[in-house]
Amino acid sequence: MSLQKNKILQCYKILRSEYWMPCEQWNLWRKHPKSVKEKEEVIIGSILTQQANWKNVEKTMDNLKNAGKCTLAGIYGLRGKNKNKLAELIKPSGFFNQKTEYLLNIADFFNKCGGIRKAGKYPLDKLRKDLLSVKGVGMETADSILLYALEKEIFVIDEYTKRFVKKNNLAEKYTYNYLQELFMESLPREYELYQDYHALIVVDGKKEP
DNA sequence: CACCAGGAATGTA
DNA sequence: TACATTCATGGT
Repeated sequence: MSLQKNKILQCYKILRSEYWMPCEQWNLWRKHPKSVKEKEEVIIGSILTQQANWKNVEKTMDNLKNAGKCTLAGIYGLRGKNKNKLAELIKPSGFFNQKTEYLLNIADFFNKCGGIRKAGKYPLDKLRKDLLSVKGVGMETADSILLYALEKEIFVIDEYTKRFVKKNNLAEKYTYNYLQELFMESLPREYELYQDYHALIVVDGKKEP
């Protein structure tokens, strides 16, 4: 088992040397530390990227910024009768009706927490559980928010990660929780490292099948 | 006109 | 608990 852990760390080093340049478009997500505004943008982005390609997500982010609504408070202000306006703004990233609800759910959630700063002070396991109870937030989105926005030490598992693990023969099981534990036990508990590794896996995964 | 895109929710064994 | 199926849209 410790053999596989070493491989996981080795694979990171290889990726990092292979992609020594900062990966474009992951600049904001991998940036640290982030301002509150930037963190909120990442939270919003984590919902918008669900089943959407990044180009279209960027169009949506631009729409929101130009409208001055690329903040949780901005989103929250578009609840109720203004919902259709939010839907219109996020249209380029697809599934806009569904994502409108999801964004409002998230905005409402952090609102009830008293903002992302206070939310960040919750015990990590409780915060994760609470996030997962928000409709529209599954494990991947919850962990993306925790890792990239709230800068918590938690590894994100997605399809790219699973493919990466298979391709490099890093495990036999490919369930979310198993892989998450495996990565976290194999690496130093540093959110910067987790961010960088996951971003590299995605960048690498997009290059070839 | 298919098929993809940086999932989630729901159903089933 | 762990897979399998369904859902929901713009872009290419």
